[in-house]
Amino acid sequence: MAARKQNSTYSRNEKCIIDCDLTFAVYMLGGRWKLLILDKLAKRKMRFSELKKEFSYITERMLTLQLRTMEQDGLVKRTVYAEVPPRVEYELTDTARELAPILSQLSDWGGKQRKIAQQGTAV
Amino acid sequence: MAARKQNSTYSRNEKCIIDCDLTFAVYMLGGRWKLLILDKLAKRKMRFSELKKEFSYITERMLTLQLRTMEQDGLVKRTVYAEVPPRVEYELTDTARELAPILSQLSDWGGKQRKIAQQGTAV
DNA sequence: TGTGGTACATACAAACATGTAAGTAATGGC
DNA sequence: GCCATTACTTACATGTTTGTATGTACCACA
Repeated sequence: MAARKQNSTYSRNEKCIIDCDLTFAVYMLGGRWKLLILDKLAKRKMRFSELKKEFSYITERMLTLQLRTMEQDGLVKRTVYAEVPPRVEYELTDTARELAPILSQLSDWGGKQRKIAQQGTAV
Repeated sequence: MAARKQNSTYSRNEKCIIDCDLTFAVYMLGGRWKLLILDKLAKRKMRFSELKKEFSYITERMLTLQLRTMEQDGLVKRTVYAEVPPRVEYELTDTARELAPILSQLSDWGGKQRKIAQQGTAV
């Protein structure tokens, strides 16, 4: 759900694909770090720097980008406190919290699949 | 879930991210056409050419690619009939069918979100 | 005056995903 | 022999996502 060029078939296809509610939903969750962020924020409100510490490999740029699109998509709420040094807190919206039970099922399914896939590779 | 170069941070991050069952699941569904294909095949077994007709904008290449990774991921089963011209049928695996109820919930959620997003844009 | 911390922003580069165009094998029907 | 059909494959081009490196504003504190 980032900005796209309005160009040729690539975007045209995207528009028609996004008409599918399911695809729309999965695209909203599809960023590399979004689900992990969702999971952390499900437990509690967190500051930018706290999130950064949680995912030792994420860069500040990526964290910013993912949080921004999640904010635009109505998944997280961003609160800026006018202090110095700055303090910014992120928390899930109600919308995102509605997802929790669904994602939990999907996670169970994913876990099962992953085990199967690993067995396959092991043999 | 395609082949990747084993390179630098990009892959390293992927490996640690994929450790999350939920991320694993969403990555499996993340291809542009996969959910639409899943939806069609949920109704009935279909031939390659039938699928192509269903999605007027998909190219043969993309359809092939998406079906291949779905097959590798255990979402679809591919049956080749040794005829000329060739006939190939695709159907969902049990694994994929287990997803149906979960995806249906996710689709409902997506529909709701999409309406909200559109209202936002309209104003 | 200089340093430190927070939460970013910007320019650039690499890797990946998707799309375009053209070609292939096999064989039945003309 | 030639063409049509089906389900692909290959080489190439375009677009998007992720990562690297560096810079910025703000002000308290030393």
